[in-house]
Amino acid sequence: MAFWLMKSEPDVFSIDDLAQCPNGTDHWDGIRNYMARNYIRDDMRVGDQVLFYHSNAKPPHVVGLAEIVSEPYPDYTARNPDSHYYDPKSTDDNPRWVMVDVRYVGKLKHTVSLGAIKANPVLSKMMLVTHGRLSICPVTPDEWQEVLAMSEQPETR
DNA sequence: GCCAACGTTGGC
DNA sequence: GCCAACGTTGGC
Repeated sequence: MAFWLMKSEPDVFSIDDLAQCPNGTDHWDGIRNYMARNYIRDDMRVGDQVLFYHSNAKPPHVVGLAEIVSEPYPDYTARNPDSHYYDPKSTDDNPRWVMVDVRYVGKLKHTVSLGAIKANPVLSKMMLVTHGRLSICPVTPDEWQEVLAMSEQPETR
């Protein structure tokens, strides 16, 4: 079982949007970055735990928890010419992009901002920090524990 | 709204 | 295979 951080812009798809889906579950489509794709395709499995992150928020922050509830499967939006995520180079025989289904688990007691994560020496090697534009980041068990511990207390300044 | 970082594309 | 041009992400 692995840990992940998955980014979504709350104006586009927030954790509340996920919670309101049937069974709190939706497919995570639109990943069009090879590093992120490889993480999903090669390493994501049912039961993996997810930090749900709101990017492009003020401030950006970890807001809640989710879990992976499907194996990776082809991202069909790549085959839809009307989709924003259409990719003519992806075919039915050789799908280029994959996605998983994600289920809402719950919200953190307190959100954990990117600034607080960057200020925590324990988290200095988080891929969220070292690879700022990657939308699917692996999280180590230690990092997972630390973020959850931080969420127990409101941030001080 | 700006722009730094960085991934992708395509000419050569 | 290099690299310049370009597009996108996402923090600020």
